[in-house]
Amino acid sequence: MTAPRLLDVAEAAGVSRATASRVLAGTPRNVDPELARRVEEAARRLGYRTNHSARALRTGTTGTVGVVVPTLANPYFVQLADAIAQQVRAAGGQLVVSDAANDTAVEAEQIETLLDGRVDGLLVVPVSAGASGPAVRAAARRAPVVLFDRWATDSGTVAVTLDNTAAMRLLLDHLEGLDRHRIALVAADQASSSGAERLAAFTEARGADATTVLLPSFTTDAGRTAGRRIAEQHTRIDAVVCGADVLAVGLVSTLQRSAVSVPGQIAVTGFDDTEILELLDPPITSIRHPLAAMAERALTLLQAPGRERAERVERFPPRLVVRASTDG
Amino acid sequence: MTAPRLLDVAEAAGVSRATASRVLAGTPRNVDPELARRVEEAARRLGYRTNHSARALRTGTTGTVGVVVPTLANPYFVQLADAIAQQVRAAGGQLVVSDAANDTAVEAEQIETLLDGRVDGLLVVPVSAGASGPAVRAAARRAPVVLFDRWATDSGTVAVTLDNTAAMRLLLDHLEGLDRHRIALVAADQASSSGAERLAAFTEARGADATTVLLPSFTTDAGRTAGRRIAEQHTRIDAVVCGADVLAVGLVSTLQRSAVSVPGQIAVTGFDDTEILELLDPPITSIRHPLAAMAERALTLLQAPGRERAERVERFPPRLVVRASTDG
DNA sequence: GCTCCTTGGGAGATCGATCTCCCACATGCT
DNA sequence: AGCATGTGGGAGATCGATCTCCCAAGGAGC
Repeated sequence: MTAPRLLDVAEAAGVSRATASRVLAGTPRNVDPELARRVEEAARRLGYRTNHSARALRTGTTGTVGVVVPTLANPYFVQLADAIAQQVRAAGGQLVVSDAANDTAVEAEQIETLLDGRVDGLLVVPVSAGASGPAVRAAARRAPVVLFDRWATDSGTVAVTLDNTAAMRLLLDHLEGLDRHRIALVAADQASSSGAERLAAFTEARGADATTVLLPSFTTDAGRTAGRRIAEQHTRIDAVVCGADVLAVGLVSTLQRSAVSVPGQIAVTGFDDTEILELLDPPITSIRHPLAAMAERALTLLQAPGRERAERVERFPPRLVVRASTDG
Repeated sequence: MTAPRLLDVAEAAGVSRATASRVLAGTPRNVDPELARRVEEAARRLGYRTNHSARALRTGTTGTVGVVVPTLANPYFVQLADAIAQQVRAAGGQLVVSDAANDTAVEAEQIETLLDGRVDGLLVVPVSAGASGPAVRAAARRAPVVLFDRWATDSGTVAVTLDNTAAMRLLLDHLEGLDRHRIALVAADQASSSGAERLAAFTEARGADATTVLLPSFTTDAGRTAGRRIAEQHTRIDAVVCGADVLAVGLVSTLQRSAVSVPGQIAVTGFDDTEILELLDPPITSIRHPLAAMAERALTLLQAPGRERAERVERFPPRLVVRASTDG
């Protein structure tokens, strides 16, 4: 009743363990087709499954990649993790996801746990641009690490991110093309590199005195707070760019309750193109990240020699997805 | 530069590998305190981390638990996975989450992958009560498996679930206490055991001719469709029980757009108490699952001897969380 | 003072797959 | 014919931690 081992397969097929391994692991395949057939047949018949612990011990690789995200409460990060999982699985690996609870201390702990555990490499979406660096730097001494979607200063590590500046430009150009010129920004979490970049790009384009509502966190509730503030001054504003979809959702629902029409009086855009945009009428214009391409690139870097992961930021082009919230 | 091994620690501490292992792994701890101190000191100084592949190979256990959920697009399952992760981590383990894309074929594949890979045990939230059984049964021959939140017929395996009948009773009693008697059900996914149980409990309590809107899937979009249908006949209805929060969210937003007031004209309840309930005004009354207790129980069963996992359903008590959508 | 236990600790075997030699045989060339 | 070259395949070492003996030293009991 005990699980069959490679040895059992080899004996059943009348070959040595080495040959059985060559066939089943697919290493330099110089094996007589007839023997290969016999090995495969025996493996199937016995229901053989390779013991990953043994393989990992011998080869020193586990086929597992870890990713630490700021929080799974934001559906964007669920989507992001899912995109990575697709790529990892396509390559025959497995993904382990950890939640940092938006806290750099928890983040550092999760990183350590994953490294202790059994990952070949680690992707990190750092909680904070300023404070996540050291933990990442320490991790990178133990295993390949690539930052994803956000960067962190002093991390010593490459980051694969969205070009947030270009994204902001896309949104502003789109709104201005619709003849909306009194544009406000609703943003949160300037601790993250993406939040900071989006804010900076907005200020750069619209001037420092443009209306800006900064919130403590990327949540729908924060979006609601912003909605109340915007509603108060809605006659001076005809468009709102939100730094995240979750903000836009709360904002739109509050505006509508305050009898401010979207997009009639105020056009609204989100950021990240998560599925929750479908929650409300009207659907919300947003920015889509090329997550599949970003994930592919990040995984490539993870397997590349260390010097290719030198600290820098690689930016991927955003795509504007126009919906009724700006187009009505 | 190569990572220190147990042997290195043992030599640095002047003891044998066996003793070092006894100290660091915490096995039958009959070790001289002085030696133990030296081992721990050496381990710290060298930055020793135990090689989990080697341990797994020797002991035959990985300390990893897997969970397969129907879809991560529904935030309820994200919360559920998170609750399990908490418990697993508290026990010093790691959780691997897989998404079955609401498809029993994908589900079967994910189960196999997880088992091949490196899990000691598996929790499954089966996609379908009728069709997920065989894959679960097959899995249970290879490793301990416990169903979670839903059951599946012919799975041969214990399920740790919510008492959906009691939950439905809580909701109906609550609504009737508020003098709402013309209650409709909006539900989806009768393929899942939870969906089927909720529908059955509703029909049992309200009679077969009560208004029931059945939808093809548990999504917000489906909720919107339901909203349109309910709005058409809103004079004959004064309350709607939704079989899932995501449905309630779509429903409420559509009712409001149709100028049907919630809860003024129609009270609405959700199911699962996910955080998206905060998305809309008013916040929505819902049913909270005791996820922590359920997760703890499921993990206990996973480690128990096989006979304790005989096919049956264990039901946990729901809690009614009253919010403004039924209380305005 | 002697035997019998108890208890701490070490030597070596072990988990299962892969990898490194190295051998045997066949093929091609002078 | 004799030698170099190439190719398939096996024996045994190896990855690192744990577990199973078994031995030695110290204490208890007579």
